[in-house]
Amino acid sequence: MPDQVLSAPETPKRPRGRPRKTLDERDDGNRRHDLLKAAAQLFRRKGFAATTTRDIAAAAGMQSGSPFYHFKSKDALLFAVMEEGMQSALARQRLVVETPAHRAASPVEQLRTLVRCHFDVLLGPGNDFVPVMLYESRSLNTRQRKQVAQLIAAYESLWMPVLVALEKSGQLRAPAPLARLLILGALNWSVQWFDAKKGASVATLTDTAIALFIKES
Amino acid sequence: MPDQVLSAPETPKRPRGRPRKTLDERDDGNRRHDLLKAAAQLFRRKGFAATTTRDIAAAAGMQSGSPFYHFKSKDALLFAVMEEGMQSALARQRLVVETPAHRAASPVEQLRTLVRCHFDVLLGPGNDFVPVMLYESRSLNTRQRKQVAQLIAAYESLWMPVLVALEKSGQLRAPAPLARLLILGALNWSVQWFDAKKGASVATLTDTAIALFIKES
DNA sequence: CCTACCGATCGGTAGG
DNA sequence: CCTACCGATCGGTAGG
Repeated sequence: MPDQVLSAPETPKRPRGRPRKTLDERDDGNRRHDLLKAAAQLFRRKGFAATTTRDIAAAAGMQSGSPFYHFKSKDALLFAVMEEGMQSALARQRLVVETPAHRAASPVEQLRTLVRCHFDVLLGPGNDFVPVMLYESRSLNTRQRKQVAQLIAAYESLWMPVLVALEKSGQLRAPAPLARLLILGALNWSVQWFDAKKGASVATLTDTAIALFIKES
Repeated sequence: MPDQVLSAPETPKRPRGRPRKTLDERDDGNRRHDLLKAAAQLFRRKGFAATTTRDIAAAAGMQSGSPFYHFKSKDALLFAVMEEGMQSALARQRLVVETPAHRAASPVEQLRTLVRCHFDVLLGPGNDFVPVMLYESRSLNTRQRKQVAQLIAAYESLWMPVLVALEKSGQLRAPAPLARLLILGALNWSVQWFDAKKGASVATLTDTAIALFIKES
């Protein structure tokens, strides 16, 4: 679950039973994160413009004005969702790429790992953050869009060396830059149709995608 | 331009110069279609929920209440945009598929034709209708969604025989149903990044996609 | 974080 | 198709 890689640390052990809110336990960070999670879920299901800040407040168990104690504006909430989504996706990707086994693997297996990681980021349980980024970016202002674009560039940059290697070996029959757009498009679209409860698993989805895109050497 | 295949017929010849609105010339169909075009463009750029009926009215040169003379509600306008988009896409697809040359072609060439046709529908100048359908369906109610789903099913049904043939011949290395989802996803995503003014043309885009997905026999 | 509230905007309508 | 308008909702804020 990539959105836990960087999520706020669990509050430390405390006595069992109903948690009582003492002053030193209040932990605003958790309430803020509750808002983020509620916002991500609603933005994904209904879209940014169709979601009201009242919806989000209610989903987080707050009153209508309270989200603005944590976020300056509805826009800022959207941006925070996307930033958290991309930061955790990046962290997950780095975790997987920096392993010795991955560095030693063939380009095909490296691509398989990237594809699998991407599917996990998109389709894992509770992973609404990145889908929101994929489908609601037009609601950002110019400055926010630029920042998100940087995170996306960092995320996608790890794909290019692998694709270039595959193009050179003849296993990828398309120019790497265009191949990247087409392949990531095929994966990103899975958000629209994937159903965890039926059909293929993420594992077979990954293998199918590799079989479709890659020629044996 | 697929959205002209089924568009309202041009008004017949009339005297040169500034068209005067006489009674028998009023042609409500054209005003209605102006609204549809304006709505499609705005829904695509800003999304359905972020577009106001006043925006649409202004873009069509009307007053704020006038769209409701042509459409019962904002929802009905969205649905009409999607329906027109899919009807014209279907018409274009049929036109291309029913040609004798296409029937005689190899499965690879048949797929190339379908891909090319799909790119044209998505990326052709002024073709905002189908992108709106792809990215705004969640704003439809259940009944509308079902109707749109039927049009999509009709559109996609022409792909399956071709993909099945390619799978059997070993040129497609993935089960046809999953391959269809991945391939159409790759194409549909092009709406997000394609820029007619720079980069690849639709023709090279088509050839690249085929090279990526299909193994030589 | 809640209460109470404001100004602006929005979808939609009556009547012509 | 325009004019004039209404009721509801929404993002956001002051003050505690």
